Parts: sequence; structure tokens; C-alpha cells
Amino acid sequence: MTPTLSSARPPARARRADAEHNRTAILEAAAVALNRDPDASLQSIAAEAHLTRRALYGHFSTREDLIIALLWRGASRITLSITAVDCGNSRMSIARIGSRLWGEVEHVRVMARFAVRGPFAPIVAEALAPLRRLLLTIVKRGIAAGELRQDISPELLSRLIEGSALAVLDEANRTPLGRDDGARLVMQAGLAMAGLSWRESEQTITEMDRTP
Amino acid sequence: MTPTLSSARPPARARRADAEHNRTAILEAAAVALNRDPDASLQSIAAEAHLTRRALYGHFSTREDLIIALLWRGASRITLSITAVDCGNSRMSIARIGSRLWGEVEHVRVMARFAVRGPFAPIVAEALAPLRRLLLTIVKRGIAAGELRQDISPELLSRLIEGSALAVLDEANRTPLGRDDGARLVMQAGLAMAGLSWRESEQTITEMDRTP
DNA sequence: AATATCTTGCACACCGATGTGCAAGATAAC
DNA sequence: GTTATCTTGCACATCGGTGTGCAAGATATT
Repeated sequence: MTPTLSSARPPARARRADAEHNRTAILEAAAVALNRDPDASLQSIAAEAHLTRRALYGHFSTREDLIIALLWRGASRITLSITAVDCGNSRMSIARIGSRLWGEVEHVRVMARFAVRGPFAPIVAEALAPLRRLLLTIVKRGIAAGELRQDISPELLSRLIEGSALAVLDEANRTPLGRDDGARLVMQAGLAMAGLSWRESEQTITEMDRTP
Repeated sequence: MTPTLSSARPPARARRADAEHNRTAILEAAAVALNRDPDASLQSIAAEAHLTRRALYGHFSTREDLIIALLWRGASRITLSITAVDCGNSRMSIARIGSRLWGEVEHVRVMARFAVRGPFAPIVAEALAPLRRLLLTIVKRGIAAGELRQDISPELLSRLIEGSALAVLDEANRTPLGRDDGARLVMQAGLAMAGLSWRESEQTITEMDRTP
């Protein structure tokens, strides 16, 4: 209906640099605060961004606006992060997806939060569709090739892999983990749900490290 | 300080039967509503119990009161459900825990919800301590016996098992699963995170079914 | 039938969060 | 240094949720 993008009004002068900076600061702060508490107030978000609540409204006219912008941002980062993960092998591909997602933990967790409940669920679902589609095709191929467990449907398996990976992401956020330890854990969780034993998972990961 | 239990005032006459019934109806309704949305209003809970908001206050003087009662109830059911699960074998014991928890999905999910965020986290943590302790000892023994994965600490492993089981519980709630399918899935998830391949998990479960 | 108990349906006060208006600073951009 | 932009700090209205008081109605218990 209305073009809510930046092209709304002809700016007599370009937007000030510090305003742009503050805008991203708000988004970063929102990611952190909403990760702690999905119902964090705009007050707390603004404070985390070293700004006033009133100033926040200068960038996002509504709480909904802010969250949508945040989700949009997260979706694009996630989508970007999984480009060219699909090598031929399904096991390695799953591990690689886990590794990439670990690099975007903050964003992934926010997205996951809003994917299950609240009025943003459909938006997030749509935003994450590419990731889910990719995982599903990989899983399908993996099952067909006998590389993954054979006892449940590809659809369910891909959801389970996603779910357990998120569980590990949550746990990792609780107990501080090193960069590599976290990636390793997420990869292992995905492969574990995919049907591999822990030795097979380890082997897959070291094999993968050899061929980046 | 104050004895908030039922012994507070000497009742001239016993509590009416329908009041008792309504009380449990409220708790059931709260479990359902809070499973959908952890911030469900007392209004919606009362409605789900076919009562007025005002009547709810006759049973629980505070939202906090209601939630604490709910959590207490859930904790006792869960604790009760895991009595005598620990046979000697760690793999079977983990599977059995999963199966038992599946029988209490509703309660387990509510507990899990309030275990991570909000002012009730410490209470829930304390209430779930027996379960966690049990799982931890089983995992420790399993690792020592070489029955479970050897690459991470018992503490972390038990948390991961717990997390992935909860993830499956969530997923199961999303896609309607039969009684047996759900139990199977939860058991498999636990065993998968514990390091078993899907064939080993299947074998463990069928073996377990033979010896109840 | 008499009575204590429970529920209902209003009334109200309170609180925190959201969103807006406006005037007075502060500061990039030109 | 001028100007347009951005931030601040108030004030205010609004909205939904919580908790209470009270009188009238309904119902279980005896």
C-alpha cells in the first residue's frame, strides 16, 4: 500500500552519519536485549544503545517496526551465511550449515524466538524459508544416498535437526563456549539427530576440515 | 514467616467440592494457556477454565501464586514419573527417562518455559534438580562404562540431552504425533545426543521393550 | 430449609509500556 | 557560521493487565 522504505520522502540533504550509526546501534541493542527477554521494553533497548527512548522513535515509529527491521536484517545475514554450503556430501553439508549458523548465533536465536510465537511468526517463517528449503533438500538427498538415518521422513528429520541445533545454540549461550567449541557442538548436534554416532560425527568433521 | 498452606484458617466447614474442582480446572487451563503463550493473561486462563477472572482470585490471590502452584504441581508429577527408571544400563535408562517425560509433555514444557527466563527460574531449577541429578549420574556412569560418547564432559552432555529432548517435545507439540511415535522420538533424540547412531538407538529401544 | 461457601458482575485504583507533541539543546554537513 | 538534522527531556494520552471491594445471585452441605 504505502512505500515504507527510505524512498518515502525526498531528502533535501543526506541522512546524517551519526544517525545511521545510531540506527544500527539500536538494532544491535535490540538483538541483545530481545535475546535475553523477548518482551524487553523499548526503554531497555534504547538504554542498551546509549540512547533515549524518545530518540528511538525517531528511527522506528513503532515497536513492531523495530522488530520487523531486526528480523529482516537477521534473515538476510543468515541467508547470506549459507551460500555455497552444499558440497555433494549431505553429512558434510549439514555440518557446514551448523558451523555457519554458529557464526550468527545472536541473529539465529532472535529469529528462532520470534519464529514460534507472536504475530511475527509468519514473517520469520517466510524469511527462513530458504534455509529450511536447503536443509530439506540436503536431508532428502542424504536419506536417499543412505548417508542419514532411514527411519523417519525427510520433513520431520530436517525439523528435528533444526530444533536440536537451536537447543545447542541456547545451551551454548548459557555456558560460555569458545568459538571453535561452539561450532563443533552445533555440528555434532545436527549430525547426531541425523543418525550418526559420535565417532562418525567426529570423523565427518575432521574430514570436512581437510577439504574447505 | 506465614503458613500459606491450607492450614491457615480453621474451616468451619470443609471446602466445597466444586471449588476444589474449579481449582484444578484453573491449573489445567493455565498449563494449556501458558504453553501457548508464557505471558497469557489471567483473563484468558480463567476463560479457558470456564470461570471469571474474579473467581480465579478466589483460588489464587496473585498471578505469581497461580504460577508457583502450577510449577509445584508439575514438578511433583515429573519427579513422580521418573521413579525407578534407572536400570543398570545407561542407554536404556536415558531412553526410559525420555519415555516417561513424554507421558508428561504438557507439564514438562511449562516447566522448561519457566526454567530459562523470568523470576521463577530459580524455583523451577530447584524443583527439577532431582531429575537433573538423576540424569547426570546416569550419564557419568554411562561415559565411564563406555556406553555413551566420550568427547565431552558429563555435565555438558546431560544438559545437551535435556535440551534436545525438549526440542523434540516442542516439535512434537507442533506436528501432532501419536502416543507411541512421540515417545519413540524423544527416546531417540536423547540417545542421539548421547552419541549413539540411529541403528544403535533403535536396537536399544527394542531391547528395552523386551525387558520392562 | 437454613447456612456457609462459591461465583458473578460490576466498580475502582494502580502500574508499566507504548506512542505523540513540542521546545530547547547539540552536532554533522554545507 | 549558517542550516538542516538529530537528540534530549519533559508532558501527556492511551491501553492492557493486575489486584481489590462489594452486593447480589447460585449452589453445595448439613
